Amino acid sequence: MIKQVQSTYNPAELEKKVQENWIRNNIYRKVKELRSSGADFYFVDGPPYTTGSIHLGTAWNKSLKDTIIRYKRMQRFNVRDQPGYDMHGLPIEVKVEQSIGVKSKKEIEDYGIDKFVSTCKNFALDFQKRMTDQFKELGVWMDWENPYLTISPEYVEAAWWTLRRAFDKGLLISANRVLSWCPRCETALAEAEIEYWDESDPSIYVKFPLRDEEGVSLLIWTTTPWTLLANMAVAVHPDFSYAKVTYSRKDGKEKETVILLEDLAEEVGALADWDEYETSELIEGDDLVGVEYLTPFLEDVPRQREITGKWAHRVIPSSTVVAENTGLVHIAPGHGPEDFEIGQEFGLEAFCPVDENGRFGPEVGEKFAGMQARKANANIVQALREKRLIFYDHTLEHRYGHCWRCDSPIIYRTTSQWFLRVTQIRDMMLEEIDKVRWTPDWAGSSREYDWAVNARDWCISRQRYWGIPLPVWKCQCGEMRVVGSVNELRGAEGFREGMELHRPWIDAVTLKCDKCSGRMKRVPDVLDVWFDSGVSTWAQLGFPGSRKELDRWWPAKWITEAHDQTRGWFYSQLAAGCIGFDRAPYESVLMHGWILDPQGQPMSKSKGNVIEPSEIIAEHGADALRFYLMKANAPWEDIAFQHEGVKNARRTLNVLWNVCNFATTYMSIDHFDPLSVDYSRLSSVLRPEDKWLISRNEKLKNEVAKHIESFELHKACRSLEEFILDDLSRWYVRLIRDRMWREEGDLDKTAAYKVLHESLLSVAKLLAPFCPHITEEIYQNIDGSKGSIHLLDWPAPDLTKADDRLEGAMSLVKEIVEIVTRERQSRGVKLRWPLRRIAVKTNTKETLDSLKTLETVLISQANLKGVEFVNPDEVWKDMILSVIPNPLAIGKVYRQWSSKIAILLKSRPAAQIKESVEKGEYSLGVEGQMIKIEQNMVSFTTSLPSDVTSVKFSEGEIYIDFHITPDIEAEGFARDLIRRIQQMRKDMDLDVEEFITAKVKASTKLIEFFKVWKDHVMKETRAKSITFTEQPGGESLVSWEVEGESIEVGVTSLHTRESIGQFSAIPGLSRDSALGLVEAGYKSPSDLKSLSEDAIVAIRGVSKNDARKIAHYLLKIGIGPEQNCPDCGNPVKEGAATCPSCGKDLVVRGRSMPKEKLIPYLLRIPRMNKVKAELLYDAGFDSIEKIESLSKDDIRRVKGIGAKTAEKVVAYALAGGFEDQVSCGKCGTDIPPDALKCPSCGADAPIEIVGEGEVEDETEANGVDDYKLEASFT
RNA sequence: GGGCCCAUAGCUUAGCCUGGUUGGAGCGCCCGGCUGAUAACCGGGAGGUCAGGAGUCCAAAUCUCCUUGGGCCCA
Repeated sequence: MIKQVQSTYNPAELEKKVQENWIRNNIYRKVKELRSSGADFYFVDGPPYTTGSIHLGTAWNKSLKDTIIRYKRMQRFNVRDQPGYDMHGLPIEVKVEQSIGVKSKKEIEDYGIDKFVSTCKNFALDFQKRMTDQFKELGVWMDWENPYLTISPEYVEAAWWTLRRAFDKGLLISANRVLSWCPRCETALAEAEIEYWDESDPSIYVKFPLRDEEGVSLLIWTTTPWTLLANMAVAVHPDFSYAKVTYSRKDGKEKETVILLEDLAEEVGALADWDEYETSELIEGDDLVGVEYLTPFLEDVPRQREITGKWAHRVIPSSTVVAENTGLVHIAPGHGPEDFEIGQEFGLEAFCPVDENGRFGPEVGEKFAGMQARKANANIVQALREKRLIFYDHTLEHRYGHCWRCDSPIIYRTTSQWFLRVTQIRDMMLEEIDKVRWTPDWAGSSREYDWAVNARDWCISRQRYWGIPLPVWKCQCGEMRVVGSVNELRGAEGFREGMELHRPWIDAVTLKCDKCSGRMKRVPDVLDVWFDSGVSTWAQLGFPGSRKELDRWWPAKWITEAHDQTRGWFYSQLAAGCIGFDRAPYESVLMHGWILDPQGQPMSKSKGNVIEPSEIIAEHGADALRFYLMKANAPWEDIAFQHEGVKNARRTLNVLWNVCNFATTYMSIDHFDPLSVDYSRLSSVLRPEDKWLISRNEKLKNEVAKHIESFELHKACRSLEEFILDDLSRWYVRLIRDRMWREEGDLDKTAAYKVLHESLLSVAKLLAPFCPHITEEIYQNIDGSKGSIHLLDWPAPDLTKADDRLEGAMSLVKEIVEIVTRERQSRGVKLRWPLRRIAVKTNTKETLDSLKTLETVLISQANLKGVEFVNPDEVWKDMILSVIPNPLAIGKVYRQWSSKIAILLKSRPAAQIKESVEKGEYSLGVEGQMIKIEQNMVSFTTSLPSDVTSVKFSEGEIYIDFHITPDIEAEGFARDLIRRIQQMRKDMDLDVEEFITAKVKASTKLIEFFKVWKDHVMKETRAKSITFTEQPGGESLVSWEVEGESIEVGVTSLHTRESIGQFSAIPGLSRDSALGLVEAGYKSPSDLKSLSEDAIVAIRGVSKNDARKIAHYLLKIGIGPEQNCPDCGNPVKEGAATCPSCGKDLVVRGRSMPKEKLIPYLLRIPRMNKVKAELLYDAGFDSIEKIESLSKDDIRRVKGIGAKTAEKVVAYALAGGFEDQVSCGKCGTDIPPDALKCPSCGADAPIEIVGEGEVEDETEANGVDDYKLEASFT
């Protein structure tokens, strides 16, 4: 059954209601149940990090996922939708540190690792709950009751299993490497954990004196002076050209000789402000290799003196050297990853004198020991200056890495860490990237590929607490075991079933060494948190605990995350998948963008430009937010978030809602049942516009599915939006309004209902994955049979119903309507005023024919009286053809007559001349002579008739006739009157079905117009009567200005609805009878007191049966014969003509009156006599109201009444004759308009009837005044 | 410094792959209309050196190169 929707779209209220209904009716579970037999679709949720609140990016991410999941479910897939949360790691540790007020690892250990880790867990669980609530608010449907958590024992076990696989394959190793290190967090950092921003550092050019050539130095450049303490070599590019350059001052006091890249000599000299330089020798890079130099801190750092090796403190070749700064690079293998690699190659020691806190150890000597490495820069530069080794120094702003959690600048240190040797499986990863379907494809082929190509071995160990413990147990004897499952720990010392697998509890578990029987202890490290999420595809399936689910679902069919996950989850899964299962764990990846602030900058708390999703949702609703995010851009592009965009999306949804409101209003009034009608029954009555909407709708189904399949969700949304706004709301609803308003039901109206209903239903379905709330509410109102829209199947398009020709024709109609509208506007002719006609001429016959099928649409939408179609090869018949005489040619033949001929020619019909001339010649008589006009003597032009404009359109030309005829003017004004009355109805807050009476005052011209259109006006405005009078009155009275004319309108509600309600008190009374009573002017049962049963039966619409019921009711409730005077309220006797108390005449205007009562009123009209009055009465004009509303023509139609009398009646009514007071001819007292006797002296109202009546001859044009009727009113 | 993506009206964007009438929309602005969907809706107008430069071509928003600016990822 169709239910009328709420009249306004209130997203907050609607979404709350819908979500509550989902819960109450268990809809989510029902959907899963319904689809459980469908094909499996393994979706994997990239677990968001539990920070506590979601940001817009997360909202977008989850909305995308939800949309695809819902779509897949409508496609009958059985979608696995377990949400995940990433809960370990430094961010939470840092938060907990802040909350308990500790700053270092030592303080954490003093506080107690158990307490610390427990707090971390509580934080994470709390955040998880909060985020879940926010996701639910967005309308995201995932299995919130059963999320996968990276901190659960099963999850930890899955990570262990994977590491065990790596170990078995030789991919898990422990090694000394140079790594980024956070001196505050005292842990190694992965590349993914470093954030770069500008930092100010010393930039120094340092001289490394050659051992064997006095006065000559290698010139190196560095921004990390502190690493010079660990300098081991200097690298040059073997293919570059270097030079020995001597810089000098003009005064000759100073000079320096250094070796640097030849091309940079000038630049470097200018930098250090030397006056002159001279190149004394060119040296190829190759030739510098092996040259020995004195490392700057040889004296200060004891270890430097102990360094040995073939390449120690010598120049070495490296192709990584670039031609910048000096072209020579200082190498400290202990403090730089590339340096380390070069060091490995040349057997250089990775000397790393910096401890985990970033401080120099004793090995650097007294001078620097204990200093923070980066803070020692100034001291080191000073020391170099003292050694006179500084060539030039300044300060430089450059990008520098920082810890992602505490923002400390990182340093590079050499430590022993655990690595996944992903470099060993790089080829496999690259192949797998190629096999995956990436959207857009460059996300894989370029970005992920690029990252994997450059990937280094992955350091997965962290020297922290809150993480998956590294499952490595080591014995003092050197034996090592990697545990791949909890099962392997059973029976171990310290193990308890169901124990916490986190630190510190797991640390208490020791294993027995197989080799030496000693105790194996766990390596204290935890895993890099980025590794956690890498195993999610099998961890959430309970693998390795059980294999069943893995076999059923794995690998993931589809995942989606933002582009930063190239190095994150896309990669961690790829690596983990290749380790665990020798393949990528996903088949299709959609890489989406970021939400930036309105200026295009990333949102961040520090910038203070964060926009909260909850605020947007509170204002515009989750549906609007989702719709905006989906349609704003292609998913893979960033969105600069715009509030206006959300507002706009909401507006679109609002329009959809309004269409639905419109549809359900009428459908529910008419009890339209969509199920009882099907298209096969309607096919013969469908109008072209119906078929057009069906065509558009079927195409839409096709398009939306196509776009979703290719993840072009923006296109899907834009297609939907266009359909809703342009096709449905702005066009189809406009076209069918007239049909909807029709009171009687017929197939034509039913067809419109059916088509509108069908397309609303299918739009709701297509939009359901994007906007799950509003579509649900719409569905509940227009159908609801299946319990929820989300239980429905995706609508399959039926393209046999698509009709391109019809669509093309319709868009031409739209174009023409727009042109006409535009032309109206420029001429100030409003749409309410019909145009006489337009003529349409097209370029092809086909176009013309297809336009003809839409003629009625064109006429109604452009508001025309008619359309003329002109064939492509024809000239519009009303074009004015004129002849242009050619005086030269005429003059040659008929010299003296030529000017006369010209004048004569112009006076003849041009078409005739043309026709004749084309056949041969045209004959013309001039002064008795026959003149022959030949073709060369005339030419022709066509021009537009006056008031006609021609405009070109894409398929031809149209002629618009703006000529206003009186008929058009009348219709225009009538429409204006309708519109004013409708406005007043609205202002009076009247029900759509309510009846009214209207009184109108306007100029005589307008009144004549209105009378022509009276029936139409009454019908349109549900007026029971319209009276034209000088003194309009009513419940509402408004003066309008229309086209310079003033119109005064009084509207009175008949309170039908209310009154019908009143009559429902009468037992068994039918609605029709009640309506009859109301329409006769009775408002409540007490109004009926004065009526006899016969009188009641006489009322139109009241059945005999009902009249008896009414009479019975009146008797029963004891309403006596008495009634109350409507004027003074005092009781009066039934049937009394006047009130005994106030003298008021009790005749109610508008109610039919007995003949003998009405006639005296009519006799007050000039030219009226008794006979004519009776004729009028007998013709059915039996009340004052009816008489007042008559037009001249109405009256003349009454046999026996002539034009003059008719005129007088109208004039009398118009002048307010029935309204105006008259003064008593005897005593001068005012007599009320509807009284017949003077209330003061009782004299008859001043009307003198001079003679008996005679019937006028109806053909009599100028009837003689047979009677003198005098009334003393003015 | 490298890889990828992006740049079209005040704002958000379509068109670019596959070069070819006057570069389409929406929001905002100005003007008007409509009024039984109405705290809606519709129409019109103004507003564009298609980031800048060079090239290819009969023809470039579209293809190529360079520059500038923005985003992501890396160094």
